[in-house]
Amino acid sequence: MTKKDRMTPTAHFAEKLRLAGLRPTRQRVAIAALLLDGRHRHVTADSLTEEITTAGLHVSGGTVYNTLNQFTEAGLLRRVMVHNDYSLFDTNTDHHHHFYEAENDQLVDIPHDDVILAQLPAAPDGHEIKAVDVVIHIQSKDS
Amino acid sequence: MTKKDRMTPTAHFAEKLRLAGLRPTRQRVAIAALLLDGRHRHVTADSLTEEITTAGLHVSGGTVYNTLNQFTEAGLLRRVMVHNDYSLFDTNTDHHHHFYEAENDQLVDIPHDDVILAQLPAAPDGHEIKAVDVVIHIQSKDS
DNA sequence: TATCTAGTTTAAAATCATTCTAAAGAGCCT
DNA sequence: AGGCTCTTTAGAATGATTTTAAACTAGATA
Repeated sequence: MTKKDRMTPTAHFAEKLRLAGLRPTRQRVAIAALLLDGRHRHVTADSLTEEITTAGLHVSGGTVYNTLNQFTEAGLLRRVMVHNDYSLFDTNTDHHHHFYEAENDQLVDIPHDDVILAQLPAAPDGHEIKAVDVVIHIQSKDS
Repeated sequence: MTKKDRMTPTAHFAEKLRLAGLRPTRQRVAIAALLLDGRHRHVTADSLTEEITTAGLHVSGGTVYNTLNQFTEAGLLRRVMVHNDYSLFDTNTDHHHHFYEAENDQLVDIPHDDVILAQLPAAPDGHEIKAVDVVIHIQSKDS
Protein backbone atom coordinates (compact mmCIF):
# COMPACT_ATOMS: atom_id res chain seq x y z
CA MET A 1 0.00 0.00 0.00
CA THR A 2 1.77 3.10 -1.24
CA LYS A 3 -0.57 5.51 0.46
CA LYS A 4 -0.21 4.10 3.93
CA ASP A 5 0.78 7.47 5.39
CA ARG A 6 -1.94 9.29 3.48
CA MET A 7 -4.68 6.76 3.89
CA THR A 8 -8.17 7.72 2.85
CA PRO A 9 -10.57 8.11 5.74
CA THR A 10 -12.38 4.99 4.65
CA ALA A 11 -9.20 2.93 4.55
CA HIS A 12 -8.27 4.28 7.95
CA PHE A 13 -11.49 3.10 9.57
CA ALA A 14 -11.47 -0.18 7.66
CA GLU A 15 -8.04 -0.81 9.12
CA LYS A 16 -9.27 0.04 12.58
CA LEU A 17 -12.11 -2.43 12.24
CA ARG A 18 -9.83 -5.17 10.93
CA LEU A 19 -7.58 -4.67 13.93
CA ALA A 20 -10.61 -5.10 16.15
CA GLY A 21 -11.43 -8.35 14.39
CA LEU A 22 -14.44 -6.98 12.54
CA ARG A 23 -14.89 -7.33 8.81
CA PRO A 24 -14.99 -3.78 7.46
CA THR A 25 -18.35 -3.70 5.73
CA ARG A 26 -19.76 -0.56 4.21
CA GLN A 27 -22.14 -0.10 7.13
CA ARG A 28 -19.55 -0.66 9.83
CA VAL A 29 -17.10 1.70 8.19
CA ALA A 30 -19.77 4.38 7.92
CA ILE A 31 -20.64 4.05 11.59
CA ALA A 32 -16.98 3.97 12.58
CA ALA A 33 -16.39 7.17 10.63
CA LEU A 34 -19.16 8.84 12.60
CA LEU A 35 -18.28 7.52 16.04
CA LEU A 36 -14.62 6.64 16.15
CA ASP A 37 -13.05 9.91 15.09
CA GLY A 38 -11.75 10.63 18.54
CA ARG A 39 -14.48 12.93 19.74
CA HIS A 40 -16.12 12.03 23.04
CA ARG A 41 -19.87 11.74 22.86
CA HIS A 42 -22.91 9.72 23.88
CA VAL A 43 -25.23 8.27 21.28
CA THR A 44 -28.27 6.07 21.37
CA ALA A 45 -29.19 3.64 18.64
CA ASP A 46 -31.82 6.14 17.68
CA SER A 47 -29.69 9.26 17.55
CA LEU A 48 -27.08 7.39 15.57
CA THR A 49 -29.65 6.27 13.03
CA GLU A 50 -30.72 9.88 12.64
CA GLU A 51 -27.15 10.93 12.10
CA ILE A 52 -26.68 8.27 9.46
CA THR A 53 -29.77 9.46 7.66
CA THR A 54 -28.59 13.07 7.82
CA ALA A 55 -25.36 11.96 6.22
CA GLY A 56 -27.43 10.70 3.31
CA LEU A 57 -26.85 7.05 4.12
CA HIS A 58 -29.04 4.20 5.18
CA VAL A 59 -28.33 1.42 7.63
CA SER A 60 -31.11 -0.79 8.92
CA GLY A 61 -32.13 -0.59 12.55
CA GLY A 62 -31.01 -4.11 13.32
CA THR A 63 -27.57 -3.41 11.93
CA VAL A 64 -27.22 -0.25 13.98
CA TYR A 65 -27.89 -2.29 17.09
CA ASN A 66 -25.61 -5.11 16.01
CA THR A 67 -22.80 -2.74 15.15
CA LEU A 68 -23.09 -0.85 18.41
CA ASN A 69 -22.94 -4.12 20.31
CA GLN A 70 -19.99 -5.39 18.28
CA PHE A 71 -18.06 -2.16 18.73
CA THR A 72 -18.75 -2.34 22.43
CA GLU A 73 -17.59 -5.94 22.64
CA ALA A 74 -14.43 -4.96 20.75
CA GLY A 75 -13.73 -2.18 23.23
CA LEU A 76 -14.30 0.61 20.74
CA LEU A 77 -17.28 1.91 22.65
CA ARG A 78 -18.50 1.74 26.17
CA ARG A 79 -22.09 0.90 26.97
CA VAL A 80 -23.61 2.96 29.73
CA MET A 81 -26.58 1.81 31.74
CA VAL A 82 -28.77 4.80 32.27
CA HIS A 83 -32.31 4.08 33.08
CA ASN A 84 -33.98 0.87 32.21
CA ASP A 85 -35.30 2.20 28.96
CA TYR A 86 -32.40 2.43 26.60
CA SER A 87 -28.62 2.21 26.24
CA LEU A 88 -26.17 4.97 25.72
CA PHE A 89 -22.96 4.26 23.90
CA ASP A 90 -20.02 6.34 24.97
CA THR A 91 -17.20 6.97 22.53
CA ASN A 92 -14.95 7.65 25.47
CA THR A 93 -13.65 4.23 26.45
CA ASP A 94 -11.32 5.58 29.12
CA HIS A 95 -12.41 4.87 32.59
CA HIS A 96 -14.68 7.63 33.65
CA HIS A 97 -17.91 8.06 35.49
CA HIS A 98 -21.26 9.78 35.26
CA PHE A 99 -23.71 12.10 36.86
CA TYR A 100 -27.25 10.98 36.28
CA GLU A 101 -30.02 13.52 36.49
CA ALA A 102 -33.27 11.60 36.76
CA GLU A 103 -35.44 14.67 36.12
CA ASN A 104 -34.24 15.05 32.56
CA ASP A 105 -32.94 11.55 32.22
CA GLN A 106 -29.62 13.08 31.34
CA LEU A 107 -26.11 11.75 31.70
CA VAL A 108 -23.05 13.91 32.19
CA ASP A 109 -19.45 12.75 32.11
CA ILE A 110 -17.29 13.06 35.18
CA PRO A 111 -13.58 13.41 34.42
CA HIS A 112 -11.64 10.38 35.52
CA ASP A 113 -9.62 12.15 38.19
CA ASP A 114 -12.62 13.64 39.94
CA VAL A 115 -13.54 10.32 41.47
CA ILE A 116 -11.08 8.46 43.64
CA LEU A 117 -11.90 4.99 44.79
CA ALA A 118 -9.65 4.48 47.76
CA GLN A 119 -10.67 0.92 48.37
CA LEU A 120 -12.38 -1.78 46.42
CA PRO A 121 -13.38 -5.24 47.58
CA ALA A 122 -11.59 -8.24 46.13
CA ALA A 123 -13.53 -9.93 43.38
CA PRO A 124 -15.25 -13.17 44.44
CA ASP A 125 -13.19 -16.35 44.02
CA GLY A 126 -12.35 -17.18 40.45
CA HIS A 127 -13.38 -13.77 39.21
CA GLU A 128 -11.62 -10.62 38.24
CA ILE A 129 -12.74 -7.02 38.08
CA LYS A 130 -13.49 -5.90 34.57
CA ALA A 131 -14.77 -2.41 35.15
CA VAL A 132 -16.04 -0.11 37.86
CA ASP A 133 -18.95 2.17 37.13
CA VAL A 134 -19.76 5.01 39.44
CA VAL A 135 -23.07 6.73 38.87
CA ILE A 136 -23.79 9.78 40.98
CA HIS A 137 -27.49 10.50 41.08
CA ILE A 138 -28.22 14.20 41.34
CA GLN A 139 -31.32 16.34 41.60
CA SER A 140 -32.19 20.04 41.58
CA LYS A 141 -31.82 21.61 45.01
CA ASP A 142 -35.24 23.26 44.91
CA SER A 143 -37.32 20.14 44.34
CA MET B 1 -55.44 -0.48 69.90
CA THR B 2 -54.99 -2.83 72.81
CA LYS B 3 -52.73 -5.23 70.93
CA LYS B 4 -50.18 -2.68 69.86
CA ASP B 5 -47.33 -4.68 71.33
CA ARG B 6 -48.61 -7.95 69.90
CA MET B 7 -49.72 -6.66 66.54
CA THR B 8 -50.73 -9.16 63.89
CA PRO B 9 -48.30 -9.35 60.99
CA THR B 10 -50.88 -7.72 58.74
CA ALA B 11 -51.42 -4.83 61.11
CA HIS B 12 -47.68 -4.43 61.41
CA PHE B 13 -47.19 -4.01 57.68
CA ALA B 14 -50.30 -1.88 57.32
CA GLU B 15 -48.80 0.43 59.90
CA LYS B 16 -45.52 0.52 58.03
CA LEU B 17 -47.30 1.48 54.84
CA ARG B 18 -49.33 4.17 56.51
CA LEU B 19 -46.14 5.66 57.91
CA ALA B 20 -44.79 5.72 54.39
CA GLY B 21 -47.86 7.57 53.22
CA LEU B 22 -49.32 4.62 51.36
CA ARG B 23 -52.85 3.42 51.85
CA PRO B 24 -52.56 -0.16 53.13
CA THR B 25 -54.53 -2.07 50.54
CA ARG B 26 -54.70 -5.84 50.51
CA GLN B 27 -52.22 -6.05 47.66
CA ARG B 28 -49.71 -3.66 49.14
CA VAL B 29 -49.82 -5.37 52.50
CA ALA B 30 -49.27 -8.75 50.86
CA ILE B 31 -46.24 -7.47 48.96
CA ALA B 32 -44.90 -5.71 52.02
CA ALA B 33 -45.19 -8.92 53.99
CA LEU B 34 -43.09 -10.67 51.38
CA LEU B 35 -40.46 -7.98 50.88
CA LEU B 36 -40.26 -5.82 53.97
CA ASP B 37 -39.60 -8.43 56.60
CA GLY B 38 -36.02 -7.34 57.05
CA ARG B 39 -34.33 -9.89 54.87
CA HIS B 40 -31.99 -8.54 52.22
CA ARG B 41 -32.80 -9.72 48.75
CA HIS B 42 -33.13 -8.74 45.13
CA VAL B 43 -36.37 -9.26 43.27
CA THR B 44 -37.68 -8.46 39.84
CA ALA B 45 -41.29 -7.71 39.05
CA ASP B 46 -41.42 -11.17 37.60
CA SER B 47 -39.89 -13.10 40.47
CA LEU B 48 -42.13 -11.26 42.88
CA THR B 49 -45.22 -12.16 40.89
CA GLU B 50 -44.15 -15.78 41.02
CA GLU B 51 -43.69 -15.57 44.74
CA ILE B 52 -47.13 -14.07 45.17
CA THR B 53 -48.63 -16.88 43.13
CA THR B 54 -46.77 -19.47 45.17
CA ALA B 55 -48.26 -17.91 48.29
CA GLY B 56 -51.68 -18.65 46.83
CA LEU B 57 -52.47 -15.02 46.13
CA HIS B 58 -53.07 -13.00 43.03
CA VAL B 59 -51.98 -9.46 42.25
CA SER B 60 -52.19 -8.12 38.74
CA GLY B 61 -48.99 -7.36 36.85
CA GLY B 62 -49.65 -3.66 36.69
CA THR B 63 -50.13 -3.49 40.43
CA VAL B 64 -46.89 -5.33 41.08
CA TYR B 65 -45.06 -2.72 39.03
CA ASN B 66 -46.94 0.17 40.62
CA THR B 67 -46.31 -1.14 44.11
CA LEU B 68 -42.63 -1.71 43.48
CA ASN B 69 -42.31 1.85 42.20
CA GLN B 70 -44.28 3.29 45.08
CA PHE B 71 -42.22 1.38 47.65
CA THR B 72 -39.08 2.62 45.96
CA GLU B 73 -40.30 6.21 45.95
CA ALA B 74 -41.14 5.85 49.63
CA GLY B 75 -37.63 4.61 50.38
CA LEU B 76 -38.74 1.12 51.34
CA LEU B 77 -36.86 -0.41 48.41
CA ARG B 78 -33.94 0.57 46.29
CA ARG B 79 -34.07 0.27 42.53
CA VAL B 80 -30.89 -1.03 41.01
CA MET B 81 -29.98 -0.37 37.39
CA VAL B 82 -28.22 -3.44 36.21
CA HIS B 83 -28.61 -4.45 32.70
CA ASN B 84 -30.82 -2.66 30.25
CA ASP B 85 -33.51 -5.25 30.25
CA TYR B 86 -35.19 -5.05 33.58
CA SER B 87 -35.07 -3.54 37.03
CA LEU B 88 -34.00 -5.16 40.22
CA PHE B 89 -35.46 -4.04 43.50
CA ASP B 90 -33.23 -4.35 46.48
CA THR B 91 -34.78 -4.78 49.91
CA ASN B 92 -31.58 -3.45 51.40
CA THR B 93 -32.03 0.30 51.39
CA ASP B 94 -28.79 0.99 53.22
CA HIS B 95 -26.09 2.46 51.14
CA HIS B 96 -24.23 -0.36 49.56
CA HIS B 97 -22.85 -1.36 46.21
CA HIS B 98 -22.87 -4.29 43.84
CA PHE B 99 -20.84 -6.77 41.92
CA TYR B 100 -22.40 -7.49 38.57
CA GLU B 101 -21.55 -10.72 36.81
CA ALA B 102 -22.66 -10.33 33.22
CA GLU B 103 -22.25 -14.03 32.43
CA ASN B 104 -25.06 -15.06 34.73
CA ASP B 105 -26.69 -11.68 34.87
CA GLN B 106 -26.27 -11.87 38.61
CA LEU B 107 -26.00 -9.16 41.21
CA VAL B 108 -24.16 -9.57 44.50
CA ASP B 109 -24.17 -7.08 47.35
CA ILE B 110 -20.96 -5.48 48.49
CA PRO B 111 -20.95 -4.45 52.13
CA HIS B 112 -20.93 -0.71 52.52
CA ASP B 113 -17.51 -0.53 54.13
CA ASP B 114 -15.76 -2.45 51.39
CA VAL B 115 -15.89 0.49 49.04
CA ILE B 116 -14.31 3.77 50.01
CA LEU B 117 -14.88 6.77 47.83
CA ALA B 118 -12.04 9.09 48.75
CA GLN B 119 -13.12 11.90 46.50
CA LEU B 120 -16.26 12.86 44.67
CA PRO B 121 -16.83 15.77 42.31
CA ALA B 122 -19.11 18.59 43.37
CA ALA B 123 -22.59 18.34 41.94
CA PRO B 124 -23.26 20.70 39.03
CA ASP B 125 -24.64 24.15 39.97
CA GLY B 126 -28.08 24.05 41.51
CA HIS B 127 -27.92 20.33 42.08
CA GLU B 128 -27.19 18.08 44.98
CA ILE B 129 -26.00 14.51 45.22
CA LYS B 130 -28.80 12.13 46.01
CA ALA B 131 -27.01 8.79 45.81
CA VAL B 132 -23.84 7.16 44.60
CA ASP B 133 -24.02 3.78 42.95
CA VAL B 134 -20.90 1.75 42.42
CA VAL B 135 -21.23 -1.27 40.18
CA ILE B 136 -18.18 -3.49 39.85
CA HIS B 137 -18.37 -5.60 36.73
CA ILE B 138 -16.68 -8.95 37.19
CA GLN B 139 -16.04 -11.97 35.02
CA SER B 140 -14.62 -15.47 35.44
CA LYS B 141 -10.86 -15.51 35.23
CA ASP B 142 -10.79 -18.35 32.72
CA SER B 143 -12.94 -16.72 30.06
C1' DT C 1 -11.42 -12.55 -13.07
C1' DA C 2 -15.19 -15.89 -11.88
C1' DT C 3 -16.63 -18.60 -8.09
C1' DC C 4 -17.58 -19.87 -3.54
C1' DT C 5 -18.79 -19.49 1.25
C1' DA C 6 -19.09 -17.72 5.68
C1' DG C 7 -20.25 -13.63 7.64
C1' DT C 8 -23.56 -9.53 7.06
C1' DT C 9 -27.41 -6.77 6.10
C1' DT C 10 -32.19 -6.18 5.50
C1' DA C 11 -37.17 -5.36 6.58
C1' DA C 12 -40.39 -7.09 9.16
C1' DA C 13 -42.02 -9.72 12.83
C1' DA C 14 -41.24 -11.06 17.51
C1' DT C 15 -39.89 -10.22 22.41
C1' DC C 16 -40.20 -8.49 26.70
C1' DA C 17 -40.19 -5.31 30.45
C1' DT C 18 -42.92 -1.72 31.60
C1' DT C 19 -46.71 1.71 31.33
C1' DC C 20 -51.26 3.16 30.16
C1' DT C 21 -56.39 2.79 29.92
C1' DA C 22 -61.04 2.64 31.24
C1' DA C 23 -63.97 0.34 34.12
C1' DA C 24 -64.83 -2.07 38.45
C1' DG C 25 -63.60 -2.25 43.35
C1' DA C 26 -62.12 -0.97 48.03
C1' DG C 27 -60.29 2.16 51.92
C1' DC C 28 -61.77 5.42 54.99
C1' DC C 29 -63.87 9.75 56.60
C1' DT C 30 -68.37 11.45 58.12
C1' DA D 1 -74.34 3.19 55.44
C1' DG D 2 -72.99 6.94 51.87
C1' DG D 3 -69.80 8.85 49.10
C1' DC D 4 -65.43 10.39 47.31
C1' DT D 5 -61.04 9.34 46.05
C1' DC D 6 -57.46 6.30 45.50
C1' DT D 7 -56.50 1.43 43.77
C1' DT D 8 -56.75 -2.59 41.25
C1' DT D 9 -57.69 -5.06 37.17
C1' DA D 10 -57.19 -7.15 32.53
C1' DG D 11 -55.84 -6.07 28.48
C1' DA D 12 -54.02 -3.02 25.13
C1' DA D 13 -50.17 -0.04 24.06
C1' DT D 14 -45.38 1.34 24.06
C1' DG D 15 -40.74 1.26 22.87
C1' DA D 16 -36.15 -0.45 22.95
C1' DT D 17 -33.92 -4.33 21.39
C1' DT D 18 -33.49 -8.96 19.24
C1' DT D 19 -34.67 -12.43 16.02
C1' DT D 20 -35.89 -14.22 11.53
C1' DA D 21 -35.21 -15.89 6.95
C1' DA D 22 -33.88 -14.38 2.73
C1' DA D 23 -30.86 -11.47 -0.11
C1' DC D 24 -26.21 -9.78 -0.32
C1' DT D 25 -21.06 -9.06 -0.02
C1' DA D 26 -16.15 -9.30 1.53
C1' DG D 27 -12.53 -11.71 0.68
C1' DA D 28 -10.31 -16.13 -0.10
C1' DT D 29 -9.62 -19.53 -3.76
C1' DA D 30 -9.23 -21.42 -8.24
